[in-house]
Amino acid sequence: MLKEGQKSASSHNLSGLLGINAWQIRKDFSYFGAFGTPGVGYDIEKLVKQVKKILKLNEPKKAALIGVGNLGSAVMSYAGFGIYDFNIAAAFDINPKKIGRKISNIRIEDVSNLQVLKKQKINIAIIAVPREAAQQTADALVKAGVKGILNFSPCHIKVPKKVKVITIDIAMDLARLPYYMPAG
Amino acid sequence: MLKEGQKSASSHNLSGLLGINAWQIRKDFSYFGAFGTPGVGYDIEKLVKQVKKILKLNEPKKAALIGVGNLGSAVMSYAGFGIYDFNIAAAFDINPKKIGRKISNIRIEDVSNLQVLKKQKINIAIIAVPREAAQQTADALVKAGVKGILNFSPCHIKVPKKVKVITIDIAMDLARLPYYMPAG
DNA sequence: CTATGTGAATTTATTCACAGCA
DNA sequence: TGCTGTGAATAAATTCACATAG
Repeated sequence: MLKEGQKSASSHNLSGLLGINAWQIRKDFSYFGAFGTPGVGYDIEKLVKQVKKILKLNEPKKAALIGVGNLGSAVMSYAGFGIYDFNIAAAFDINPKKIGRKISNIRIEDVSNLQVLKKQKINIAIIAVPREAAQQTADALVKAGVKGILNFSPCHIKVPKKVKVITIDIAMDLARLPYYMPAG
Repeated sequence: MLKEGQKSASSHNLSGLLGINAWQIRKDFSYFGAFGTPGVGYDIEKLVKQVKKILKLNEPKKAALIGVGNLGSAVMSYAGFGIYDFNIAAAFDINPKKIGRKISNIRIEDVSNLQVLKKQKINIAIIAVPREAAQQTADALVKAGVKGILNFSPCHIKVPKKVKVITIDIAMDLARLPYYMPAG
């Protein structure tokens, strides 16, 4: 809406766009203060700024990718991170044939060098390694000072409480569909 | 655990493995009946069978992929669907250069031919097209009789109530991390 | 003795309904 | 008149605690 030059949006506008009830949107916003103007709606520019601040997205962030296989490569060239000011600034793999190659202008490093993340002040990582290697990769990331992990491996990963993991299990999400579908 | 030849598991075993409280696991199972043996735990083979039945995963399923770009190609060659007896049996794209090519032994078809899904009795689809094309792709899928959609486009998709959509927004999931991370 | 299954208690989330502001 | 913000009401999910079965 910002890009389309729109100035304000009501909770009902947002509702239609997001598939969330209008009262839910208002209630959620209200927990963080009052951003809107009664009778008008929400000033879009202001709203974006507020929400980014709440979600701690108010400054550019760098992330590292571990595992440059099919999925990792796709993630690397995915264009959608920019909207949240994210940038994949480092890539790692265990395969000697891949190390040294470039992908999206980033040199693929040896996964045993994860410690460089500390120097580069990258504290967010994306795990796109096989399931068997996921836990040990996470352990190494934690050692390297990473505080947030997006995990594409189909398994639960154990980390210290200070570290946040969000797991995306593609196959499981696909497998959730039949439950909601009519028999046949 | 089944593959490792284990026979039974307690809710505490599962808890450690899944990162879910033991009582939550027991309560969740109990909503669908009693599968366990007090003093012993759950018979793994039986449990898997029961859960697959509940989730309607007790027979092999075919899915179609729409959009064979970076992400689509990665999804196509992703090995993880087999565990749920899923098989990607058709692929579509809008790019004439891609149509006719093969990927994972599947011929890429023209997206304007989505109607063939009806004949092939495929009622689950994966959307991996750019955001701008997502809604129209979903509309075409619904027309072709699809009842379940896994949507990788970063947008909410409107479909009739009878159709289930699960959206995976990779960038949004990455962007959720900073909120939970310590300041710095 | 161990581990399930489940009522009851507690906590959390959603929905309603409307006062009040532009 | 239109839309926000929010207390109150309702609904849902989680957690506890323990009777009960192997």
